[in-house]
Amino acid sequence: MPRKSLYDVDTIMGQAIDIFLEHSYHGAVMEEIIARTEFNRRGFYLEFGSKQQFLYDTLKFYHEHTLVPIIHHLENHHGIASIEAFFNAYISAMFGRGCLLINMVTELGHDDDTIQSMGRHYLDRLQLGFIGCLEQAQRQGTVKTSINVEAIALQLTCFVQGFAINSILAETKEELHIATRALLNPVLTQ
Amino acid sequence: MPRKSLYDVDTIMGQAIDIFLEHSYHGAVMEEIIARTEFNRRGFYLEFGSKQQFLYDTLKFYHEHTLVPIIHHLENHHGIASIEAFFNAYISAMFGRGCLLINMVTELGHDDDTIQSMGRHYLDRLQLGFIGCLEQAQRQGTVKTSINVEAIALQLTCFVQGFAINSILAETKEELHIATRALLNPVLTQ
DNA sequence: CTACCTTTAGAACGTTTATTCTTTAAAAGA
DNA sequence: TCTTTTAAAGAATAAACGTTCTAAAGGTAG
Repeated sequence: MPRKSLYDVDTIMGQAIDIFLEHSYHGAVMEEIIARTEFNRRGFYLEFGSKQQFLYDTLKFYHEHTLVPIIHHLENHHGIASIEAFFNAYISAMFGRGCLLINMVTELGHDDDTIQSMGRHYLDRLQLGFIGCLEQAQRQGTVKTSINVEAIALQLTCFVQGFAINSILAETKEELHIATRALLNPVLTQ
Repeated sequence: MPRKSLYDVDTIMGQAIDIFLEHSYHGAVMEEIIARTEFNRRGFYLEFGSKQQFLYDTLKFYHEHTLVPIIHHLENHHGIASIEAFFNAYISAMFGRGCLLINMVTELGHDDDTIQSMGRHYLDRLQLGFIGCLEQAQRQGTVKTSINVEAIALQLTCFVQGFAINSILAETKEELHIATRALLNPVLTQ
């Protein structure tokens, strides 16, 4: 029996997220990826085959372990409370770092169909999540029945991407929370 | 007297914007920059010294010739009409392309202080522009006096960045306009 | 303890990249 | 027209990069 490998893929994915967030895809060189993860070069290519495939797998991991749990707040069917919980979780996860998926869309989106389609699916899922919450909130009477649910959902989806950018540049978390409150107030009943 | 150079720097800056938008900074290689601009290699390095300096100059040009004219709408002091004009101009300029400054912030912002500070100044200027318009609109009676101007301005600033991202992924311009209308409606009187 | 197989570490390789250098030719003044 | 000066084109260079290869070490089963 051979020896077992020392590295843990999930741990490495987490480290990879940090590296790609800090330096972008092209700015993250193999030398640093090897140095900062528990990887050895051969293990890396045995496991992933290429840097590009490694990015895809990292993005998949990021989607499942970071974005999906945050989106799940929207799929709890608790109306406005779900939306508020979503934004709180989102701001905590993104502050000072930004969103890896959005960063890869801006860096590689024009050239890479795989990433473009990951970005589109993510936006669609957000949009549907917001629609579900808003309709639920209308039934609960916490949101005006007069609003155009799809338009507000579109607006919220857009807003989330703005947060991803501002998270990189904002000085404090507070300004992000203030913007969220300003966003939700007008749709609430009284 | 020597011959004169055939290239026009402003034309080249415009071409550079396209290239950096399509392929990001690291993805745009000198080979393509030389091929798609009217440059020759020697002229490039005589004029700019390095690819990095070329990016800085391109960003400065982009800021002055693309972003500032759009922001100027906010500095016309026509209240809500200025904000609407701003968003229309912004959507037209960004649709299908995204914003070069925002892209460079996501790609290089963590490593490059020059770009980070360009991004911060841009956000500050947007924020101030929105505040001015909203206060003007309140005086004109087109916006409720009850709103928190700074919070709404923060929200609008955030929204603009979301547009920059969605412009890369959105299928149609229309959804961006819909989101804008949903955004402005609640602050208007009646 | 030994033999085997795999991981590890890092040297090596071939590309690609930004930058510099060289050659050719064009424009302008004498 | 001839000389001078500099632009244009692209070959050359050196560094950086992604990927592959090599040798040594380490764990496991017999």
